[in-house]
Amino acid sequence: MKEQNSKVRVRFAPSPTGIPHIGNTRTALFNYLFAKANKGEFILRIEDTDNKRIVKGAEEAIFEILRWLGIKHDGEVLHQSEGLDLYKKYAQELLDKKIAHKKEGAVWVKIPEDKTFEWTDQVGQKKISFAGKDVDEFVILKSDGYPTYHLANVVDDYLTKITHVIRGEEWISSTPKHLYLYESFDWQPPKFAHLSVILGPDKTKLSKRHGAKSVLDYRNEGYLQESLLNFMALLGWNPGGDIEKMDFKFMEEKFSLKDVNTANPVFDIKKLEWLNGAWIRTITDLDKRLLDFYKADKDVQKLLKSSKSQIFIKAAASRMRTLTDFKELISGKISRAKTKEEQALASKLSQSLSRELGSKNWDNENFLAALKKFSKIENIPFKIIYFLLTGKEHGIGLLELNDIYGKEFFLKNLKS
RNA sequence: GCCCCUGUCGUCUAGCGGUUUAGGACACUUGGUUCUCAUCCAAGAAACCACCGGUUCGAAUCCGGUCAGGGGUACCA
Repeated sequence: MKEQNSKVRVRFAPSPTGIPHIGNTRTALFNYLFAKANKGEFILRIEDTDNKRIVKGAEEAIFEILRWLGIKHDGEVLHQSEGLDLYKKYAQELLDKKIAHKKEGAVWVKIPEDKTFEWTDQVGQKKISFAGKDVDEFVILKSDGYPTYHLANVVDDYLTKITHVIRGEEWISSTPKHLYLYESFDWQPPKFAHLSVILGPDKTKLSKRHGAKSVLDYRNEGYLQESLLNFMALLGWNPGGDIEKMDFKFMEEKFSLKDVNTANPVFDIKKLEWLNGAWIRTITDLDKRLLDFYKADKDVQKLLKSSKSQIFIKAAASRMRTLTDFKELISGKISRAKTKEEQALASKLSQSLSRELGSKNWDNENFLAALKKFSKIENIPFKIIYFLLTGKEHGIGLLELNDIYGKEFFLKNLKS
């Protein structure tokens, strides 16, 4: 309600135990957007307190995802593994206060049974409360000297003056533990906002089973930053009204936790595909995106750098849902062989074209006129003519192909 | 089992006690534009607002219960 006096500071605190999937990345996005919308700061903290589960390369992947999406953090990246003494100090403080106790080499905390912890969650503006008796005894400092999430998180959030903790719903039941720690240290707790979890088509938590991919995977499949950002934002947030397609800037201005939904959304790849197609048709530097996307593909590179590239790109844009579609669209490869009947028709077309265009320029106007004439006289639908000329059932327009390849391309296809 | 959260078209959602015969988008169907396909445009189908009860002159909107789904229940985060 009244956090005007302190500058908003939020953090994204992933653990490097795997590559973040869409759900985790969306948590980063919401934190970032909240910071932007409130002119606050967004901190990145790596929670590497579980040695056994750290995955090599995960941290780099986290950086790469944020970098690629344009989610920039303020200040240095923090690593919890660098503050071990600090956590021990605070664990000792709790030990001294008789709030914590040692057991089997670890430091534990048990919330008094008669206590109740309540907070107003910023998502949904609802009160959530837990009775102390329902919260299990928990470890704050492991026997290997590393803190658990509960201790490290609370200490770091306090020390870095985090005002709002925006994290996944899976943390709701840990929140009373955190609240108890804040109380025991005599610290003012931040506000909490718990985001819904993203569900797979079978309505269970999005996971490896559904092929829960990371933003990096989608990038490799030809999705744009714009559409991924747009799509993730839409999964649980809506600025109100009928707006669907929105850019980063708009989100940064309009984001509010009040407009974040409480229910768990289902991930619908169809909508992402549509959004991606829409964004492909919107961006003005499609050529650069393609050049970057196909940087390892010699053939496509050559084509993109040719003088005809703009015609290609323009013709392909409305037919692409992902950047990967481009290669298929521009490929001169036929999709299937012609049948006997089709071969006969093709040679007929070939003769007709040479008769019609023999003395004329093979330009678009004459070419199209000749095709229309053939279609009318022979009563052949254009669908068939397209196939005869290109070897494909559908694709880039004949006139664009004529601009790019010229008549030899069609004559060759008619013969084969 | 226990604790917590959630429940509007297949999906994402608008809706915040009356202006709702519940709106938009994706997907789907049909028609138009068109050199195929796509784009674009138009139209259509699709939600007894999970269910039951209560409050109220009036409820998708407030309350209770039921059911269903999700999350948690580790010396993981």
